Amino acid sequence: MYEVLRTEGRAKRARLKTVHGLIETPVFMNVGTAGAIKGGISSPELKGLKTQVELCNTYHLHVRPGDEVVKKLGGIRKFMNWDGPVLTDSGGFQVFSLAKLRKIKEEGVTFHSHVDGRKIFMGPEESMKIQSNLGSTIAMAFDECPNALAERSYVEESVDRTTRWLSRCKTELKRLNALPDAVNPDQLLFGINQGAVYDDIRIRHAREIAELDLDGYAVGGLAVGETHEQMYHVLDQVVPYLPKDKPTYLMGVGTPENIIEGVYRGIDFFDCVYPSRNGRHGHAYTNRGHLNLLNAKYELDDRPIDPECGCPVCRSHSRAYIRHLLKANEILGMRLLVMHNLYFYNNLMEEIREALDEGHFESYRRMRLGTLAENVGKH
RNA sequence: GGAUGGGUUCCCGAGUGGCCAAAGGGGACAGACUGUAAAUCUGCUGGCAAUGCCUUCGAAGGUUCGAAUCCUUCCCCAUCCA
Repeated sequence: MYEVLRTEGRAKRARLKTVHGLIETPVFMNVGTAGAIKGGISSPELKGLKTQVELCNTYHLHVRPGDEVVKKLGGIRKFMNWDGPVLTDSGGFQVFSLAKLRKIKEEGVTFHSHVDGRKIFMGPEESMKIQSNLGSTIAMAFDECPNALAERSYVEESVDRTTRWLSRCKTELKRLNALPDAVNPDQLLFGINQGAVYDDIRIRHAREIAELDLDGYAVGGLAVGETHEQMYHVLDQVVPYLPKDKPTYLMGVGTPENIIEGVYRGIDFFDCVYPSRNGRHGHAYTNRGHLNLLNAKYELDDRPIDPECGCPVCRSHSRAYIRHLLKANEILGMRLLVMHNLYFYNNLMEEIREALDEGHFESYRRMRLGTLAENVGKH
């Protein structure tokens, strides 16, 4: 299933064999929350952008169109026409981001749907049921993601509950996978480590969940208000306590720098809304930092977004043209920029894998952090 | 030629004696965004040596302690009548 091919320090070059295909890691999963990459990129188009895994969301697909609907249409992969692996997030993050619309209890969480306001109850069993109906390759445990700055006593309480929820997730998914009509009877389950920025809580939690022998382990609750230094510190502390023979996943992270630093600290899987959301908002990522194409200085700039980039967008269109499209509110502007950004992220991961394959990740890391710091957009 | 309604800061548009450098949109400019309630949100948009001063509400005069607001003349625009 999971095979580590090579290591350099804590950094790992590995692969995860799934029923939906091989995942070469380190990998960046492309976020398509509601079954689509925002910005208007279709599944077939992702093939040309070096995408390996798509990420979808349990809560959002449950609210609309409904996981039963997706199941009737053959599962999320068939629905989206994506034949590669899909990871579904559990809805746990929505417990955090929809804070004003929910109530947390031992059994689970009551949300008010952001779409129509109706009450939705979601606990570990409900989340597993939905993810089972979606038939993703990897299901995420239903957790609570406390604010990074939450008080210690609250974090302890929350983490303990997340552990109990995790056991329930494991039991329930095992049961669902065994049902004759399971969309994906081989659905994997990743657990999620929490503990905010409290090292001892993080480590204790990591040890507890490691005993459950899950298919993979995520570090959650980071990049939610703490500093980069705090985030890296947590990874330094907690990753050694996660099982070495299982993939690790740093949820929701992050910037290209964050990802390089994450790989350096032993992370295999990443995901982040940055390439798509920031792309929609005019930000283009390049090897020499990011630039805001909405800025007036690009009005007459006929260079590609990144002269060093080999993506379909950089081979065909100028900064000035894409800036114009964005200004004119043409969908194509967002589309092109999101495509470029996804390619950039996916390509960055490919470079990282190659560096690990060749045993020079450390020099690659230093070189790339250096070029990213050039910050072209500021000049 | 006559009647009526208008001309407001980049644009649209509110304001009919002091609380007006002038509401509200739009645009422009800039910033934010990390398991996506996000094609969203925030700031800013006359000048300056700036707890104040100067310039600005079609133009020029005038009334008033004080005018985008009142009066006179002129210029333009729209609609209608000849």
